[in-house]
Amino acid sequence: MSIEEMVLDPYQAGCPTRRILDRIGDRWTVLVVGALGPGPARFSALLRHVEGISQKMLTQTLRALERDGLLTRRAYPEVPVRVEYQLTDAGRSLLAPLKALETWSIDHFTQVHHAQTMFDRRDS
Amino acid sequence: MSIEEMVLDPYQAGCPTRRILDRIGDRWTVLVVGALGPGPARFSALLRHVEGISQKMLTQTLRALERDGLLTRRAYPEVPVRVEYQLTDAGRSLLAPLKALETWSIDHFTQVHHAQTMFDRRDS
DNA sequence: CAGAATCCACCTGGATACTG
DNA sequence: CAGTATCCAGGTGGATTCTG
Repeated sequence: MSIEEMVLDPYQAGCPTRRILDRIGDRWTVLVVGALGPGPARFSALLRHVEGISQKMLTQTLRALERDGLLTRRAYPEVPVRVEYQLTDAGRSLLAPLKALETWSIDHFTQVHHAQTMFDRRDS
Repeated sequence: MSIEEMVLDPYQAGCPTRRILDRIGDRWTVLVVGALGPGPARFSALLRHVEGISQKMLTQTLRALERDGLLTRRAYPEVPVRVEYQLTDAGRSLLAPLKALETWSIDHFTQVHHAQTMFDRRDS
Protein backbone atom coordinates (compact mmCIF):
# COMPACT_ATOMS: atom_id res chain seq x y z
CA MET A 1 0.00 0.00 0.00
CA SER A 2 1.39 3.35 -1.07
CA ILE A 3 1.45 6.44 1.08
CA GLU A 4 -1.12 7.99 -1.18
CA GLU A 5 -3.38 5.04 -0.55
CA MET A 6 -2.99 5.24 3.20
CA VAL A 7 -3.99 8.87 3.17
CA LEU A 8 -7.11 8.13 1.19
CA ASP A 9 -8.15 5.15 3.26
CA PRO A 10 -10.28 6.96 5.83
CA TYR A 11 -13.11 6.73 3.34
CA GLN A 12 -13.41 2.98 3.11
CA ALA A 13 -16.86 1.58 3.74
CA GLY A 14 -17.52 0.55 7.31
CA CYS A 15 -15.39 3.24 8.94
CA PRO A 16 -17.20 5.53 11.38
CA THR A 17 -17.14 8.53 9.08
CA ARG A 18 -18.51 6.58 6.20
CA ARG A 19 -21.30 5.05 8.23
CA ILE A 20 -22.39 8.35 9.70
CA LEU A 21 -22.23 10.07 6.34
CA ASP A 22 -24.32 7.32 4.86
CA ARG A 23 -26.90 8.01 7.54
CA ILE A 24 -27.04 11.79 7.48
CA GLY A 25 -26.34 11.83 3.76
CA ASP A 26 -29.94 11.38 2.83
CA ARG A 27 -31.96 14.28 1.66
CA TRP A 28 -33.80 15.01 4.88
CA THR A 29 -31.83 14.18 8.00
CA VAL A 30 -29.69 17.28 7.92
CA LEU A 31 -32.70 19.48 7.33
CA VAL A 32 -34.73 17.95 10.13
CA VAL A 33 -31.90 18.25 12.62
CA GLY A 34 -31.42 21.82 11.53
CA ALA A 35 -35.09 22.55 11.95
CA LEU A 36 -34.94 21.24 15.50
CA GLY A 37 -31.93 23.38 16.32
CA PRO A 38 -33.84 26.31 17.80
CA GLY A 39 -35.82 24.05 20.13
CA PRO A 40 -38.48 21.35 20.39
CA ALA A 41 -41.05 21.18 17.65
CA ARG A 42 -44.19 19.26 16.88
CA PHE A 43 -44.66 16.85 14.04
CA SER A 44 -46.92 19.16 12.10
CA ALA A 45 -44.56 22.10 12.57
CA LEU A 46 -41.69 20.12 11.11
CA LEU A 47 -43.87 18.95 8.28
CA ARG A 48 -44.64 22.53 7.38
CA HIS A 49 -41.17 23.96 7.74
CA VAL A 50 -39.01 21.35 6.11
CA GLU A 51 -40.40 22.20 2.73
CA GLY A 52 -41.01 19.37 0.36
CA ILE A 53 -40.76 16.58 2.91
CA SER A 54 -43.63 14.15 2.90
CA GLN A 55 -45.32 12.87 6.00
CA LYS A 56 -43.88 9.45 5.34
CA MET A 57 -40.30 10.69 5.04
CA LEU A 58 -40.61 12.88 8.10
CA THR A 59 -41.80 9.93 10.12
CA GLN A 60 -38.98 7.75 8.84
CA THR A 61 -36.35 10.42 9.44
CA LEU A 62 -37.57 11.16 12.94
CA ARG A 63 -37.64 7.47 13.74
CA ALA A 64 -34.10 7.00 12.53
CA LEU A 65 -32.84 9.98 14.47
CA GLU A 66 -34.57 8.73 17.59
CA ARG A 67 -32.94 5.36 17.06
CA ASP A 68 -29.57 7.07 16.76
CA GLY A 69 -30.17 8.80 20.07
CA LEU A 70 -30.05 12.22 18.43
CA LEU A 71 -33.54 13.23 19.43
CA THR A 72 -36.28 12.27 21.83
CA ARG A 73 -39.94 11.83 21.13
CA ARG A 74 -42.47 12.85 23.74
CA ALA A 75 -46.17 12.25 23.31
CA TYR A 76 -48.69 14.17 25.41
CA PRO A 77 -51.93 12.25 25.97
CA GLU A 78 -54.17 15.12 25.10
CA VAL A 79 -56.97 15.43 22.61
CA PRO A 80 -55.91 15.86 19.95
CA VAL A 81 -52.57 14.21 20.49
CA ARG A 82 -49.48 16.39 20.73
CA VAL A 83 -46.04 15.00 20.01
CA GLU A 84 -42.87 16.97 20.49
CA TYR A 85 -39.45 16.16 19.15
CA GLN A 86 -36.36 17.53 20.80
CA LEU A 87 -32.68 17.14 20.10
CA THR A 88 -30.62 15.31 22.69
CA ASP A 89 -27.19 16.56 23.73
CA ALA A 90 -25.70 14.39 21.02
CA GLY A 91 -28.15 15.80 18.51
CA ARG A 92 -27.34 19.34 19.52
CA SER A 93 -23.63 18.63 19.18
CA LEU A 94 -24.29 17.93 15.52
CA LEU A 95 -25.60 21.43 14.99
CA ALA A 96 -22.18 23.08 14.97
CA PRO A 97 -20.77 20.96 12.13
CA LEU A 98 -23.99 21.43 10.20
CA LYS A 99 -23.87 25.15 10.83
CA ALA A 100 -20.36 25.17 9.38
CA LEU A 101 -21.73 23.53 6.27
CA GLU A 102 -24.56 26.02 6.12
CA THR A 103 -22.14 28.91 6.41
CA TRP A 104 -20.06 27.45 3.61
CA SER A 105 -23.17 27.11 1.47
CA ILE A 106 -24.13 30.72 1.89
CA ASP A 107 -20.58 31.92 1.36
CA HIS A 108 -20.12 29.96 -1.86
CA PHE A 109 -23.56 29.87 -3.34
CA THR A 110 -23.01 32.70 -5.81
CA GLN A 111 -19.62 31.41 -6.82
CA VAL A 112 -20.89 27.88 -7.42
CA HIS A 113 -23.87 29.13 -9.35
CA HIS A 114 -21.61 31.20 -11.55
CA ALA A 115 -19.28 28.26 -12.15
CA GLN A 116 -22.25 26.18 -13.24
CA THR A 117 -23.36 28.80 -15.71
CA MET A 118 -19.90 29.01 -17.26
CA PHE A 119 -19.62 25.24 -17.44
CA ASP A 120 -23.00 24.87 -19.11
CA ARG A 121 -22.26 27.60 -21.62
CA ARG A 122 -18.95 26.04 -22.62
CA ASP A 123 -20.16 22.63 -23.76
CA SER A 124 -23.38 23.75 -25.34
CA MET B 1 -45.73 34.20 10.80
CA SER B 2 -44.69 33.26 14.33
CA ILE B 3 -41.22 33.74 15.70
CA GLU B 4 -40.84 29.99 15.74
CA GLU B 5 -41.66 29.87 12.06
CA MET B 6 -39.16 32.57 11.21
CA VAL B 7 -36.41 30.69 12.99
CA LEU B 8 -37.23 27.50 11.11
CA ASP B 9 -37.48 29.15 7.72
CA PRO B 10 -33.82 28.88 6.67
CA TYR B 11 -34.62 25.39 5.47
CA GLN B 12 -37.16 26.24 2.81
CA ALA B 13 -36.42 24.79 -0.61
CA GLY B 14 -34.55 27.09 -2.92
CA CYS B 15 -32.45 28.81 -0.27
CA PRO B 16 -28.66 28.55 -0.68
CA THR B 17 -28.23 26.08 2.15
CA ARG B 18 -30.91 23.85 0.87
CA ARG B 19 -29.59 23.85 -2.68
CA ILE B 20 -26.04 23.10 -1.63
CA LEU B 21 -27.18 20.38 0.73
CA ASP B 22 -29.22 18.85 -2.03
CA ARG B 23 -26.09 18.76 -4.14
CA ILE B 24 -23.56 17.42 -1.64
CA GLY B 25 -26.20 15.37 0.09
CA ASP B 26 -25.85 12.47 -2.26
CA ARG B 27 -24.00 9.39 -1.23
CA TRP B 28 -20.71 10.12 -2.98
CA THR B 29 -19.92 13.82 -3.29
CA VAL B 30 -18.69 14.23 0.25
CA LEU B 31 -16.55 11.12 -0.01
CA VAL B 32 -14.97 12.14 -3.31
CA VAL B 33 -14.16 15.62 -2.06
CA GLY B 34 -12.68 14.09 1.06
CA ALA B 35 -10.61 11.68 -0.98
CA LEU B 36 -9.19 14.60 -2.95
CA GLY B 37 -8.31 16.49 0.20
CA PRO B 38 -4.71 15.26 0.47
CA GLY B 39 -3.97 16.25 -3.11
CA PRO B 40 -4.62 15.50 -6.78
CA ALA B 41 -5.61 11.97 -7.68
CA ARG B 42 -6.24 9.96 -10.79
CA PHE B 43 -9.56 8.50 -11.79
CA SER B 44 -8.51 4.95 -11.04
CA ALA B 45 -7.09 5.91 -7.65
CA LEU B 46 -10.39 7.47 -6.65
CA LEU B 47 -12.26 4.47 -7.96
CA ARG B 48 -10.22 2.22 -5.70
CA HIS B 49 -10.29 4.34 -2.60
CA VAL B 50 -13.85 5.51 -2.44
CA GLU B 51 -14.99 2.01 -1.70
CA GLY B 52 -18.20 0.89 -3.25
CA ILE B 53 -18.47 3.66 -5.82
CA SER B 54 -19.04 2.50 -9.37
CA GLN B 55 -17.26 3.90 -12.38
CA LYS B 56 -20.49 5.47 -13.49
CA MET B 57 -21.14 7.25 -10.22
CA LEU B 58 -17.55 8.42 -9.92
CA THR B 59 -17.75 9.93 -13.39
CA GLN B 60 -21.04 11.61 -12.61
CA THR B 61 -19.83 12.94 -9.27
CA LEU B 62 -16.59 14.28 -10.71
CA ARG B 63 -18.46 15.93 -13.55
CA ALA B 64 -20.87 17.60 -11.15
CA LEU B 65 -18.05 18.82 -8.93
CA GLU B 66 -16.20 20.17 -11.93
CA ARG B 67 -19.36 21.94 -12.99
CA ASP B 68 -19.64 23.45 -9.53
CA GLY B 69 -16.09 24.75 -9.82
CA LEU B 70 -14.97 22.66 -6.88
CA LEU B 71 -12.37 20.68 -8.78
CA THR B 72 -10.45 20.80 -12.02
CA ARG B 73 -9.88 18.01 -14.48
CA ARG B 74 -6.58 17.75 -16.28
CA ALA B 75 -5.92 15.15 -18.97
CA TYR B 76 -2.39 14.27 -19.97
CA PRO B 77 -2.14 13.09 -23.58
CA GLU B 78 -0.01 10.08 -22.79
CA VAL B 79 -0.45 6.43 -23.59
CA PRO B 80 -2.30 5.22 -21.70
CA VAL B 81 -4.22 8.36 -20.87
CA ARG B 82 -3.74 9.91 -17.46
CA VAL B 83 -6.36 12.17 -15.91
CA GLU B 84 -5.88 14.00 -12.66
CA TYR B 85 -8.52 15.64 -10.55
CA GLN B 86 -7.64 18.40 -8.16
CA LEU B 87 -9.66 20.51 -5.79
CA THR B 88 -9.92 24.21 -6.54
CA ASP B 89 -9.65 26.80 -3.79
CA ALA B 90 -13.40 26.63 -3.41
CA GLY B 91 -13.24 22.86 -3.21
CA ARG B 92 -10.54 22.98 -0.60
CA SER B 93 -12.56 25.44 1.45
CA LEU B 94 -15.19 22.75 1.74
CA LEU B 95 -12.75 20.42 3.44
CA ALA B 96 -12.91 22.19 6.79
CA PRO B 97 -16.68 21.85 7.23
CA LEU B 98 -16.48 18.25 6.08
CA LYS B 99 -13.62 17.62 8.47
CA ALA B 100 -15.81 18.94 11.26
CA LEU B 101 -18.46 16.43 10.27
CA GLU B 102 -15.89 13.68 10.16
CA THR B 103 -14.64 14.57 13.61
CA TRP B 104 -18.18 14.51 14.91
CA SER B 105 -18.69 11.10 13.32
CA ILE B 106 -15.66 9.62 15.00
CA ASP B 107 -16.48 11.21 18.33
CA HIS B 108 -20.07 9.95 18.37
CA PHE B 109 -19.86 6.69 16.52
CA THR B 110 -19.79 4.49 19.59
CA GLN B 111 -22.53 6.44 21.30
CA VAL B 112 -24.79 6.30 18.26
CA HIS B 113 -24.16 2.63 17.77
CA HIS B 114 -25.03 1.98 21.40
CA ALA B 115 -28.22 4.00 21.13
CA GLN B 116 -29.24 1.96 18.12
CA THR B 117 -28.69 -1.29 19.96
CA MET B 118 -30.82 -0.13 22.87
CA PHE B 119 -33.56 1.11 20.58
CA ASP B 120 -33.67 -2.15 18.64
CA ARG B 121 -33.72 -4.23 21.78
CA ARG B 122 -36.63 -2.25 23.22
CA ASP B 123 -39.22 -2.74 20.51
CA SER B 124 -38.30 -6.30 19.61
C1' DC C 1 -6.50 4.15 -18.48
C1' DA C 2 -10.56 6.85 -18.48
C1' DG C 3 -14.53 7.05 -19.71
C1' DA C 4 -19.41 6.61 -22.70
C1' DA C 5 -23.52 4.01 -23.50
C1' DT C 6 -27.03 0.78 -22.61
C1' DC C 7 -29.99 -2.08 -19.95
C1' DC C 8 -32.65 -2.93 -16.05
C1' DA C 9 -33.44 -4.31 -10.98
C1' DC C 10 -34.18 -2.22 -6.96
C1' DC C 11 -35.51 1.06 -3.85
C1' DT C 12 -36.80 5.57 -2.58
C1' DG C 13 -40.30 8.16 -1.68
C1' DG C 14 -44.93 10.42 -3.10
C1' DA C 15 -50.02 9.87 -3.04
C1' DT C 16 -53.78 8.07 -0.96
C1' DA C 17 -56.66 6.05 2.40
C1' DC C 18 -57.34 4.70 7.02
C1' DT C 19 -56.76 4.71 12.49
C1' DG C 20 -56.15 5.76 17.66
C1' DC D 1 -53.04 15.49 15.45
C1' DA D 2 -49.83 12.09 14.51
C1' DG D 3 -49.18 8.73 12.65
C1' DT D 4 -49.64 3.51 9.90
C1' DA D 5 -50.42 0.79 5.71
C1' DT D 6 -50.54 0.03 0.90
C1' DC D 7 -49.71 0.84 -3.78
C1' DC D 8 -46.89 2.14 -7.38
C1' DA D 9 -44.26 5.48 -10.65
C1' DG D 10 -39.87 7.29 -11.33
C1' DG D 11 -35.29 7.65 -10.67
C1' DT D 12 -30.81 5.92 -8.87
C1' DG D 13 -27.27 3.49 -9.66
C1' DG D 14 -24.94 -1.24 -10.52
C1' DA D 15 -23.36 -4.44 -14.13
C1' DT D 16 -21.84 -4.96 -18.49
C1' DT D 17 -20.00 -3.86 -22.84
C1' DC D 18 -17.48 -0.98 -25.86
C1' DT D 19 -14.13 2.92 -27.37
C1' DG D 20 -10.13 6.47 -28.01
